[in-house]
Amino acid sequence: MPLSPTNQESSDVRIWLVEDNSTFRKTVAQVIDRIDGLSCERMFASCEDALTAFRSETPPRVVLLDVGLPGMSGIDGIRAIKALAPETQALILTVFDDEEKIFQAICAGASGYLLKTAPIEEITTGIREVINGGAPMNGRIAKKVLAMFSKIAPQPADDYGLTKREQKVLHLMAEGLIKKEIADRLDLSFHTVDTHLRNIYQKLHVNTLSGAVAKAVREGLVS
Amino acid sequence: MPLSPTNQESSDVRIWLVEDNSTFRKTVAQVIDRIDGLSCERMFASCEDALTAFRSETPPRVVLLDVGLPGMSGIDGIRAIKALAPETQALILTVFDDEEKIFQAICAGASGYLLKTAPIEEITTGIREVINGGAPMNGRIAKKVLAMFSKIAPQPADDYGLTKREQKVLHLMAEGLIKKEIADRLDLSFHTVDTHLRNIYQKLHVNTLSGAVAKAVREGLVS
DNA sequence: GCGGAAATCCCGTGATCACGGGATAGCTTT
DNA sequence: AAAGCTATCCCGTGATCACGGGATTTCCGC
Repeated sequence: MPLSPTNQESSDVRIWLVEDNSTFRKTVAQVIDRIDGLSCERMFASCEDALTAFRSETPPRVVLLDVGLPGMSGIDGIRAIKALAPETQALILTVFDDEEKIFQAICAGASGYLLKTAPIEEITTGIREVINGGAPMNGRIAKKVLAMFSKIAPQPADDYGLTKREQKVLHLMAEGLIKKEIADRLDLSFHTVDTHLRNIYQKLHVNTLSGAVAKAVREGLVS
Repeated sequence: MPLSPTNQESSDVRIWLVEDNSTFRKTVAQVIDRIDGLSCERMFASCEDALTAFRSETPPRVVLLDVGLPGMSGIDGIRAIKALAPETQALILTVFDDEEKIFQAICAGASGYLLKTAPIEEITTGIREVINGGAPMNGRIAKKVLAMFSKIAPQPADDYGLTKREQKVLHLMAEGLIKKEIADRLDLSFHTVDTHLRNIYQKLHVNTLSGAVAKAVREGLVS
């Protein structure tokens, strides 16, 4: 396919903005437009309006979203936008800095999280960062992200001294196989599997299959 | 306890540095010292040396750690340092940018992740950031952190249309109780529990208790 | 090379499970 | 009011499990 330079009216990076407060919206747009190489092409007061544009026009490189919007929230907005235009980088721009919002935004696919309370330059440098493949975050936000991360991280994962064979048996148990099926799968006798399972019970301090499987899955002893 | 101004030879923020490459170590130290308000007080070529100091001296506000150190790795170093001095902020300073290293560092308690390949100013601004409660990260690193985050995030959690009672039964099953115990606990007949369990099997498309429990725990259907 | 742990196999019994059937009562939805 | 879902209860049977016992081989460390 040949390049079509006629289509390139401007080499500016196209930015869209979704923000219900008209004053703030205009301010941000002005700041963006003043930056060389950036153009705040479109503005919306709601996610619904923005999504309509996403469906009919060429998606921008970056979209800035407020979280506290009337109607569809910015979080759900990101999800919808990412579904329509996966290449578009979504940047959260909000006053909320609670873990829940941050968490949801990231999981929805946000490429960064900026605070309205921060100096306005943080927005422009943030946009530059995200264009360069980064993930701009306010310092406090970044700190919280790291904290959340280490909190939900897998525990040291005590393996209870399970042997390789026992781990394999436990793994297949967690797949829902019954002893006989496991025996067949591992080319063993039923009795062997039975013995392994007994040793597993002893090591995990449980006395039912369901208990062992639950413990195994919960503590990541099985993939 | 009275303040002891005699102890305050300098109001500079004390920084320690752990880096085995002597050239790079000296360069970083110089850059830090040149910054107003920062003082690279001590340098170490290994975590072991650093830990000795951590045990006998007043811990610094910030410690910069290489990852690829001889002997104890920077990752394990962070863990050890955090155990000795939880208040000390640990900053990773390395050439590695693979997800595994980043993941481990964060889980070990790192307050930031800087790349040696980045401009040297990023180190000094990073130190400032971490002192101000932030979590400095190289852009690419931050991007990877967000990506990892949304990857390990809990799925939408399809509840398979389980009724309240079925959920309760499933939950107790995941605790390792047997049918009769569940019946007693919920003040039901064994037969009722049995029926519920059958319906659960049908809804989860499994035919063993272990399979149901594994699915439940894996997909977060039970706490 | 000897002891111990791991892995393998076997028997038997009573408990538990899976699942076929069937039933009643209450509550919502239509 | 009939239909549908949920929750509850019951019976019986064959499969499966839990666990008591005992056994052999292989391999690793001391």
